[in-house]
Amino acid sequence: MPEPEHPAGRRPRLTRERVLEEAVALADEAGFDGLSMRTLADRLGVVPMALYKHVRDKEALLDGMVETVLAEVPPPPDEPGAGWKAAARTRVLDTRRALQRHPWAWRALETRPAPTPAMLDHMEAMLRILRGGGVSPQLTHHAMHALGSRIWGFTQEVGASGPPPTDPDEIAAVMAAMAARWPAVLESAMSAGHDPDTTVGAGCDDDFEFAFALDLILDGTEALDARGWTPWEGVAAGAEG
Amino acid sequence: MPEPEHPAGRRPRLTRERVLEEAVALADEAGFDGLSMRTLADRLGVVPMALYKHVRDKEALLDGMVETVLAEVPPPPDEPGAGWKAAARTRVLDTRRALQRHPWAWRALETRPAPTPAMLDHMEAMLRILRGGGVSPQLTHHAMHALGSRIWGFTQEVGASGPPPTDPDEIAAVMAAMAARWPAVLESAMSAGHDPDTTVGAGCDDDFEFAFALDLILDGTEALDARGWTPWEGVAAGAEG
DNA sequence: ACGCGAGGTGTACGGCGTACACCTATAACG
DNA sequence: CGTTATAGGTGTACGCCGTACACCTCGCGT
Repeated sequence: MPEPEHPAGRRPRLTRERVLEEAVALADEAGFDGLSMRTLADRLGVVPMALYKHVRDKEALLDGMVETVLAEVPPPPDEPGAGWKAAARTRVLDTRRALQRHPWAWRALETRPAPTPAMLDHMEAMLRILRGGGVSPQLTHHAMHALGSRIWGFTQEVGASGPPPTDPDEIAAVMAAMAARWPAVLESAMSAGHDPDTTVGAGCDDDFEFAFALDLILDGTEALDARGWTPWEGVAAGAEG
Repeated sequence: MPEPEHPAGRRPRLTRERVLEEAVALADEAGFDGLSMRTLADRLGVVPMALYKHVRDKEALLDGMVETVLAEVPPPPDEPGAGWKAAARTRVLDTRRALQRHPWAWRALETRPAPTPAMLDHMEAMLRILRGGGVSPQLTHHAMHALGSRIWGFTQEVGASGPPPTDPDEIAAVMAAMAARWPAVLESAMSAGHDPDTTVGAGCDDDFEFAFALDLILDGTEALDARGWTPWEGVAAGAEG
């Protein structure tokens, strides 16, 4: 029965778009490590090797997935409104929001051995914000490096665990161990500072920390720009003069 | 031939220390992906399963390797010399030097799901530098976040490729493509700025960029500290006032 | 002298990415 | 309308990976 538009629909032909779409969905649900050529093929009702007709290999699949996610970032407005700093800030936070919808994305991004076209587009847009705002090429270059992974909207906290222990006894034990050997770590964990009535320890607001660091860099860059900083002043010229 | 004390010496008994030592050496030579339980066992002249008598699993092996590398970082002096900023700077750069000797280490660090004791020790030392210098608990907390992976001595450049193409034709082709679609990226690549007579494009000094970003954060934190900043001022209070 | 336990071995399983040969349904064309 | 080329899906297989589990074999304390 050659019924191409069967009610349930003859399984639609695979396309690169469908593959990427389902790969993103699968990674969203199963995490970065839950995504394999085999699980993806299963999800598409197809044999693993079928995927290779649409992506060269898994690396290319990841490239495409990054492309897909980056396409979700709203483009910067043509008209820079309130200066480059605000525009850059908005763009970074926009990117962060897109990446936060796909928690696996930073691992994909970090393992790209070379910038993909979508990544270059993304960088290009950010560079134009700075250069268009009159920041010198040199300072722009260094600022991009300083922003580093923040440009991409993520900061992987080294050693950030999953959910903290919920068992009160266990919490107490951990706290005791900390107090003995790592008192400063313990104090710092209790010193989120924003939102005073937050639950102790767990109350660290990632968005605040991200914005704080971002503003430190943007404000610092702005200050250097305002003073006409040049690299020849030496490395630590930031706030010394 | 049961020659127990063969001239070359009976293969010494495996110890956790020997396992970790050789694991580090292997990763140094073969890279992070070249390290597997099997290749490591080969190197030790032993069957893969023998390793499991000394490390619980591969995750624990990586924990131990991180421990080993972090032990190479010189401890901070008890006497803070020239203020917390200089001390923090020195410690970060010391850490960076240790990590640079083991290029695989950032991947191991980044994939630790929870901080290991050695990592907590490391953080503790840095926190004490700030707190000992009189920085408030809140600002210390945020500064630690802002320093982020820089505390650990690395900043993985997203999309940083290996060696750039050496074939002149290929270079020309890449440059042409960039000029057409990513002119700002191209300009930025040519604008390293430090060391004017560097080869175009390839002359970006990672150490300079690292130090630049580090100083941006440390100087910014210092300025906030000097003015008695508190989180209630709001996120972007950095340089607005 | 003996036995016991720490430490090294062998085999095996299930997962991964993917090379390669094969089949099949479609669409272009004489 | 029949033929045929081909894009796209299939099946099998290989060589890696981490590691569970049963086993053996020393060397040491008794």
